[in-house]
Formats: sequence, C-alpha cells, structure tokens
Amino acid sequence: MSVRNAILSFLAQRPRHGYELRNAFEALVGGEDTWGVKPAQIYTTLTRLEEAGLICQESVEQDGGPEKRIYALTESGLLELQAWFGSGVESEHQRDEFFVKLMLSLSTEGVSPYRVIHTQRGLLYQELHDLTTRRSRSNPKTELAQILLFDKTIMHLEADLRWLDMVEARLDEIQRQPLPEPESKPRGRPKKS
Amino acid sequence: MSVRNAILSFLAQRPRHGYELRNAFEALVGGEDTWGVKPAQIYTTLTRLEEAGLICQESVEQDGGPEKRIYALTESGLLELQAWFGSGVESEHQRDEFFVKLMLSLSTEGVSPYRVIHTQRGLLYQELHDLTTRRSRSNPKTELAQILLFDKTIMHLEADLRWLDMVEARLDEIQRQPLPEPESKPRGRPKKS
DNA sequence: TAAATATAAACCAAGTTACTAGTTTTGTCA
DNA sequence: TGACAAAACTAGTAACTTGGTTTATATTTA
Repeated sequence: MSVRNAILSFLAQRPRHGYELRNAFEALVGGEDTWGVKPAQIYTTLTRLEEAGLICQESVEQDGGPEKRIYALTESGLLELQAWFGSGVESEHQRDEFFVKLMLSLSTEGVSPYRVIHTQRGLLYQELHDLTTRRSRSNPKTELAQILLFDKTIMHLEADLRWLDMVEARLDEIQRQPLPEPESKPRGRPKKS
Repeated sequence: MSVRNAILSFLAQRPRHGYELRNAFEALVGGEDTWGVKPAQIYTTLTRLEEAGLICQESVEQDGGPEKRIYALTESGLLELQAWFGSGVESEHQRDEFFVKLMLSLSTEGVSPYRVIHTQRGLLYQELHDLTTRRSRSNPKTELAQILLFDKTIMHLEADLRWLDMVEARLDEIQRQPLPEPESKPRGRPKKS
C-alpha cells in the first residue's frame, strides 16, 4: 500500500518514469537498508495502477538508451491520493504473530514457552541495539526525519520487551487456565435448547 | 505466516480436517472480531502445505455428509514447525506506512502535514478507546491470554500517540531541512581511490 | 427455510527471483 | 596511446510466491 500511494504522490508532483520513482522512494524512506524496494515492484505496481485507471502513460522517451515510459496521474488517481491523505493508517489490530506462537507453544508438547520468550527477547534486544547504533550515527541537522523514524521503531521494541516481561511473569497463570480448544460441533442447525 | 504455522502446530497434536483447524485457530486468537480467518484461507493454505510436502492427507471420512479430508503432519512438516518455534519473530523494521504518508505530505502541495497528524491521532484515540473497552469486558479468570494481547496492542497505540506528539513538536524543524530528493549516484566503474 | 458444517474454484494484491540489455566510467595491459 | 575488460548504473520484463478474499457449492438438522 505504501509503495502504491507513494507512486501516486510522486506522480502528483510531475510525470516520471519507473526508475525515477524508485529513486524518489528510496530517498524518502532512507535507502537500501531501511526499506529496499526492488525495481520489479515499482513496475508491477505501475501496471496495476494503470489497469485501475489511476495513472496513464504520457509518453515514451528514448534518448539513445533504453525506453523510458513516462507515467502521469489521472483525475481518479488524484482523487484516490487525496482520499489516502484524508484517512488514517489503521494499525494491524491484534494480528500478532508472536502471540500466536506463544499460545501454540503452550499446547504443543516438546516446546517450552519460556524458551520461546527467551528467544524472542534475544532477537528484540539485538534489533534494539542495531537501531540505536544506526540512530546515533545519523546527523540530526540533515536527517531528522530518519532519526524520528528510528525513534518510532525503538519505542515499539521497548514496548515489546516490557510486554514480554509482563507475560513471562504471568505465564504460569495463563497455563493454568483452560486451553481454548473447541470440540467439533455436530452438523446441522443447533438445537434451540 | 501465522495461519500457516498454526495449522502445522494443530496437526502436530493430532490429524484434523479443515473446518476443525479453523475452529481451533479462532478459539486460540479470540474469535471473529480479533482475527477473523475465512474458511477458504484454511483450505488454500492446506493445499499449499500439501504441495510443499509438510502435511499429507491421511484419510477421508464420510459419515453420511460431505467429505472430511483428514490431514496429518509429515516429518518435514514437523521439522519446519520446530524451526519456527526455535526462531524469533522479526519485527517489520522501519516499514512504516504512516511515516511515508507524513513525509509525502510535506512535499505534496495542497496537503497539510498537521492535518495528516491530526487525522491519525484521531484514529489512534478511537482504536485505543475501543480496545480498552473490550479489554475491560474480558474476564481475567478465563481470558487472561486475550487480555495480555489487548495490553500489547494498547502499549503500541500509546507509543504511537507519544511519537505523534514528538513529531508534531518538531515538524517545523523537519520541514526546514532539505527534502531528500534523490541524489544521482556516480555512474561507471567506481574509482579505485 | 434457516442455520450451521464442510469444501472448492477463481481470483487478487503485494512483493520476490531471476533475467535482459544498454550506458558510462575507470583500470589495466600490450 | 589505444583497445578492452571490469564494475557499476539505468531501465525494464516475465514468471512466480504468498497471504488472503469472493463466491459458489452441497449437506445436515431444527
């Protein structure tokens, strides 16, 4: 979704071709190691946007080298973009992979939930360390936006670590509660009872 | 990925058929409004897992009604599952849609970044309110796991809100910094230096 | 007929792997 | 000095994977 809308937004500034869009995006998010977007993704997204009528091919340059398909925003593309800016970004509510893993580890024999937590904590600390290092290497005079993005991720990692401690402390309690295992219900409309 | 691995984990307990797996998953994550998984996703995932050789059809029950394809875990499926439990869940590092939107709003005319922040804050407060309500309606004697999952999401939302304030306070500063227009890299073979 | 179990086929959107092919610059060697 | 290979950039295509949705189905039972 981000890449898609970013393309629309760049094309709202002026018509561009695929490679130009890729560079613009990478510059915006902070380069390869932050959000490396592969060239192919730009082009597949462009064709999908064109199919949807949100952009159109304006012209094809060919100054000696390979072709440059120049895309431009259509009216409906502009509307879509404005709708995006006007709406909020919903969080991935409750779809937490680690939570699922932890719950499953409680009901799977041969797997220790404490070990699962331990492993996860190790990974989180690792990621936290990497990010703080990279954050401290950034220049606040020119890369403030990047630093703020680092801060956001760091805050999330710290929250995850606090949560992990919380869960670990109450794991016995969770384990004592009945596991939510539904038995297969009988076929057909349920009895009125 | 979660659904996929959850299926493997359920099949590790005992062989089951599609609908049974769906019920097990919904019971685990807490029902429709938390993580509604459509039946079709279970079946598509099952066929993909079978193609990958991680599960196999053990038998087909047919007690009068429609067939029930019973799936079982294979050895390589068990290995895969253990690998999953043994590894950590990596966070979606730095791929933040709202950050992209905010940055784009700075360089798109006709869009106010303050408005974008305002809208997002409204949505976050809304989500926070909904979650705290639902959390308070849960029973800690029987749904402790669910409550902890609510807590995790709530902690993330709170972090997002704090971050939003932080960013808003420094928005002028960000705006004064040069927009990261893509720097064109030097072409050709790099100098030996 | 209403409501539930149980499954299948077709499709979709985001993103990846692997590839082609030309361009520009630098390094090196005969 | 001239030829040429090496390395990186520019620009794009095709095929595939993955996670998920839409829609349609048949069956059972109150």
